[in-house]
Amino acid sequence: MNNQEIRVRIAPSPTGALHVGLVRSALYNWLFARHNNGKFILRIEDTDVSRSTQESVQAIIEGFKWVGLDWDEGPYFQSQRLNIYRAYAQKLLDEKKAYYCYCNPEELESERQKAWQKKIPWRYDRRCFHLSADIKARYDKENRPKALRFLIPNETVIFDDIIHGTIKKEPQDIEDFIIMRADGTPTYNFAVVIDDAEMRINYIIRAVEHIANTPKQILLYKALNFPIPKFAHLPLILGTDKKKLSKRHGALSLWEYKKAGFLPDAIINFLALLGWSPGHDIEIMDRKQMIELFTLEKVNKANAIFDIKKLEWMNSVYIKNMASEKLGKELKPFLNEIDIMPNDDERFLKILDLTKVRVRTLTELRDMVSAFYQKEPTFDQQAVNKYITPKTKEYLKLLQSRFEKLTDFNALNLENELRNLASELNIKAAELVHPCRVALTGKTVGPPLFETIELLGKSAVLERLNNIIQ
RNA sequence: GGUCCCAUCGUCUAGUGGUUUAGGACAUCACUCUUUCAAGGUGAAGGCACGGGUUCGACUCCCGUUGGGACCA
Repeated sequence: MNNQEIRVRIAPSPTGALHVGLVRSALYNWLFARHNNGKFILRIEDTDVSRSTQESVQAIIEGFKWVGLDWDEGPYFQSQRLNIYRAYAQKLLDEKKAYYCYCNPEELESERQKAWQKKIPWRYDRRCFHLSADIKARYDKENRPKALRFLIPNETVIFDDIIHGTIKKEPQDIEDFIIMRADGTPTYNFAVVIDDAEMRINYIIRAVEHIANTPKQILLYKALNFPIPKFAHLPLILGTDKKKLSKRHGALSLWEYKKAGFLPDAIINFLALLGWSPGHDIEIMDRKQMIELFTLEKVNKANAIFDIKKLEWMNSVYIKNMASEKLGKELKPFLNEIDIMPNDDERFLKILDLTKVRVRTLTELRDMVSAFYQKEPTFDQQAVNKYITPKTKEYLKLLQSRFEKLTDFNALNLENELRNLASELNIKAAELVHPCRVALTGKTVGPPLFETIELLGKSAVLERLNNIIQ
């Protein structure tokens, strides 16, 4: 390894939702760049005009920002670089390393299909390479559409993938693939090589689905006299059905995870571990640690299944470890959505302290916190049936009058009052606790009762008890 | 169909020939703590796909089979 600056990139096509597979690839590139003091570059591959959208470009940019993957250069846009591809295409044509193909794409496709059905291998047979000058002139005169094909040199391609080791490909297994379509746009394999070379990308870290393209691309690097970068092909993220994660697997866009109440740090931590492990049983890591520990050599080869249960657990860890001030800021947009605007900072923080340890997502937290801000509790009918009886109503009546007399309405005093009453009535404290919780919160489960009562506040508590007693 | 990639508990993984009765985490179950639910603590169950080699010795190396996956304007 020389001391040349390391330059990596993420090159998404803006053709749909920003999915977690892309975020994971970006993350690994980013970690590698930061670990090596290199540069992380963002390039938008928008040559497929029909499928690219501005919204998708925006989603990528905002998404990377949201999860904290900052880039050093770009975004560059392929659509603004068409002249560059054309110039290189012309160069290959002039050097006879590429040739025009006048074949009809539909015809070729149907030939291919037929061959597959007959179970015989099919590869483009270079028929246009052998066309005479006369015929070519005639076709040009007729204005026949022509694509540009790369003439595969007769050499074995060998490269060392950092993750997968040595990979070898024989020339007869590669067809003369198209580099420029008839409409003048470059194909993926061509544009990507030129962009990476021009942007001096020296490490290409991308998903393993591109491993089959790599020999083609290496041949292009050679034909164009570009230095060949190092390659590292990342394992795929699979759905629970072991198929490549796609739209069919439900929530997969980054925004859906955001909406569901996942924290960027948790998502990043989880994604980092999907295909990589620093060893030593380390799992919860902040970004600094991740950057320090990350190496491509420790990336796995095998594809990984996305397990939302583990993400949920990790998110819960991040929620409970987050300072309540900060957590409050993250939670407020969720509360605002349901028209709750907490402006009682001290109480709000206490509520968070009480609730954050018992949720996995911000939406769960929102539901638990909002209960403190609603006028009426939402009653769980089963809980009511079980705990609100004529007898417990009597108890609650007594309890209410005691609470009413309390001047210092804090958890400690409340607990004393309730326990005293229980022993006077000669019943277990639990026989008061459960009905009281149902009367005040509508539910049998929740944070510890006395803190809950304190945070609900005296007037709300008396009112709620009153409503039940009636 | 061709080419290529992959294979440790249900899931994410540690493991680079002997330190291993294969370690950790999520999920599951039990116990514990406790006013409930969580969190925490303790523990249980659960895995090297299969078959051949190589070797004094294979989860680890090689080959094959099976299974999964990807790519082929």
